[in-house]
Amino acid sequence: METISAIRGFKDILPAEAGQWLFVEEQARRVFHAFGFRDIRIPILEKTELFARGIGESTDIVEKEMYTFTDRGDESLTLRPEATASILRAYIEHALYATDPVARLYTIGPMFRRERPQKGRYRQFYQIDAEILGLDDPRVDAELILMLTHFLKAVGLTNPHVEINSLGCPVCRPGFRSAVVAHLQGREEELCGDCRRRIDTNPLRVFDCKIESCRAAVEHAPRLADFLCDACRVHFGTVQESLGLFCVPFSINDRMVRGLDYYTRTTFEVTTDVLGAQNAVVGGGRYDGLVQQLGGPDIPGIGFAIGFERLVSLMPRVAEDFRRTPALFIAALGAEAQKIAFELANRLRLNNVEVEMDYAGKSLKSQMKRADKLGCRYALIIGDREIAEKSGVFRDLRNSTQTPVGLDLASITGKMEALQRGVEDLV
RNA sequence: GUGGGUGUAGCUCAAUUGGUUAGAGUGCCGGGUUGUGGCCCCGGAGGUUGAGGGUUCAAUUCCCUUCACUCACCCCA
Repeated sequence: METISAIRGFKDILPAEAGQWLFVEEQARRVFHAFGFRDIRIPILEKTELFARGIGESTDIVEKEMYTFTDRGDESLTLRPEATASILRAYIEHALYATDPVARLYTIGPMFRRERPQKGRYRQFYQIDAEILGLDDPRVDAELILMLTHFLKAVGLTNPHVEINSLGCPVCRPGFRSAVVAHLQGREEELCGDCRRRIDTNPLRVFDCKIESCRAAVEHAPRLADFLCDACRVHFGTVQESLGLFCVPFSINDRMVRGLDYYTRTTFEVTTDVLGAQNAVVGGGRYDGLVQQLGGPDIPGIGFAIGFERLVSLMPRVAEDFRRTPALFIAALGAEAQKIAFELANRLRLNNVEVEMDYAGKSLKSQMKRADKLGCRYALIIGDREIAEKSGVFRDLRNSTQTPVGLDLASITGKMEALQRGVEDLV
């Protein structure tokens, strides 16, 4: 039979790696819960129109990177490229704003992009996503960033650095935008094809272009900071003050415009000293008009998305550090011992003790080998002698010492606990 | 979507100008110890050399096609 492999750009997270992933998720949930966030589970498939409207028609995501297909009902569906649009859809659809004016929501799960896979960039990738809806207070922006950096430190990132910017609001951004367009229109021949097109579609994106001539062309372009209206200026100031209160290290990057259309006011990215400044682990920002744009009431929002794989790759503790090892291996010799081992192993498991045993009737040597390979701290050896004496051999594989132990749950768990406390057993 | 690189054992890799039974390390299984792991020693299993076609007396090696993986570009939610 021909074997079947995973499809292009999709990848298995095997147990050897999954322990590290679990750790990251646990830390996220712990920290986020403390900050009042609640888990929300949203579908991974949505109507294409949701993303077209939510993310912006002229973004690269919507233009060419979405995992879109037509289902049998002739409806265009898309595997979600990000979580924000889906969360807002659910928020609006269930009128969560009617229950509580403030919603803090997070979700952890797979996102999809239809790109050619490369290093660390698969078609299915994972994000940790958090959104706050119903608050436009700038202190909330700072609070969200504080939570984010706190989480990043919890998983061991040494030097998370936050870059922030303000993109203005519908009052002041149009002025900036037209100033940028005016600036660019005089320099069209210096721009690459994409950027020339962007003048009409998404002029601010030109700031993100890596091509040298484009960078030069925007070198003396108008500065966003000079166009912010009073309200936005005050807002941005309070964000900075609030971050300072908790000594969150940040810098202002007024060229950071982010790839999505919906952002307003505060935007931010997190980089680390491991990757250099060009690769962000987290991107986020405020999107005060988005809920309304998706057909909901005029409710402000702010959120971020953490790239899971990238975060994992930046952690100082590697996958091996999160290996799960059974606490006890039960080695049995002979049919009678196997019976006892089987019952003991599963009764211990029912009591939440991680136990492994051999079912194949292998030699004691090979069972001990396996116990060692699995990283078991203790082994319980049961053979005819032990059955006759009603007392098993309890071996500490780390110290290579062994003592007798009763063949009952209480004796075994008591022995393990005593040894873990470092108490020498008296028997 | 564009360009480069690579496909040989579960994994990491060898194999002379094309040459006869395709090797090593590691992992796996077993033995060296009548019932004791790690270190060491010995043995064993495990391959359609990605697939298909071509050239040749002979192809892992050369050519073509295809698929996969991979790196980079583009872009990055």
